[in-house]
Amino acid sequence: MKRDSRLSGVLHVLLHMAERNEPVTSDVLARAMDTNPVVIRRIMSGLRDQGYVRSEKGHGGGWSLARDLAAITLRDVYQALGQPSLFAVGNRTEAPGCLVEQAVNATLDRAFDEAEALLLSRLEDVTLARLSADFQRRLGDRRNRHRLETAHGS
Amino acid sequence: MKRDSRLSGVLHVLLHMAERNEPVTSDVLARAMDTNPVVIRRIMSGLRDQGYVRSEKGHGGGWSLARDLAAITLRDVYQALGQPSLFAVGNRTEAPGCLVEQAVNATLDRAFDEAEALLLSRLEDVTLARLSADFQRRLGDRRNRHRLETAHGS
DNA sequence: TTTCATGTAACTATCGATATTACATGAAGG
DNA sequence: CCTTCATGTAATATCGATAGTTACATGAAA
Repeated sequence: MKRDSRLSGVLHVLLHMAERNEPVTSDVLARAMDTNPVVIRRIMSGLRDQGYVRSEKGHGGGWSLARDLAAITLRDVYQALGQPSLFAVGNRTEAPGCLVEQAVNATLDRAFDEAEALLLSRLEDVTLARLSADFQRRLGDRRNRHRLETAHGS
Repeated sequence: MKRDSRLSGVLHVLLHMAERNEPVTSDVLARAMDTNPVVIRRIMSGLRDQGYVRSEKGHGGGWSLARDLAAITLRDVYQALGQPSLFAVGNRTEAPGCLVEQAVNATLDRAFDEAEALLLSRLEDVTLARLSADFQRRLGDRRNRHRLETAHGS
């Protein structure tokens, strides 16, 4: 089953937006996410409605962050996307008449509910600021590796 | 995103098979799961290969359980289905060159891995025997409710 | 040797999600 | 103003994954 990559993609573009100080157009973001500008607008509209980003029309327009990175958790972003269903596996029918199926559903539902609660709490623990810091650390690591390799090479 | 209901469906038919003492044909199972006999055979083939069920050809043939209900966990069934991916949400790309995306993926992967581990351990805790007992309890409940209602009505 | 059932390959249909097109709205530049 | 650039959004097209179907082979029982 194909996975919904909007969460991953949106986090990606949000962090890229944070690196810039000016609005970024849907066109630029679309290229970064390898998709269509209209798709970007559709996805970002939820974030705008929740007040996480701003959009401006006309010259110099585009998307920009409306809040501090530390004030946005991954769970916020997930919710702003409309809380797409997290699981690729589910019950055949809701509210079946068959008692066998009711028993099956009850057990599966409990297991999935627990997993969902854990997942959401993990997403809540992480802010965009932390993701950004993680990115900066990786950037430093790469630079160090590069310096060492260059020193070896010379 | 549409959910894969094979796990739910297979558990359903396995419990129905347990209620009978004779082989059940793919045709009958297909009607119970509201699908096609060929689909049943496809799905059950994994369970057969793992030794959980048997299939016989010819007159009086069909599917029957090869093990005790207490010896089959929901995780066993999940694995026999080929461990379909549990989550409907995932990373846009694996092994991206972009460091921003690497940071995003690393964080999401950790959260999803934890949730998956929890979910699998819950599935491992439940045997088909326990599901069957749950079903029997529901059957008793329904009978009791029905008796009470009948008494009220007369 | 006929009937019934599974095994499996190949093909088709369906359906949801993404991509695209088209046009409206509105802001900034000249 | 009016042209350009950008978003907003509805309508439509395209694509891919999965279930469903058809067809035929295998093999067991009557």
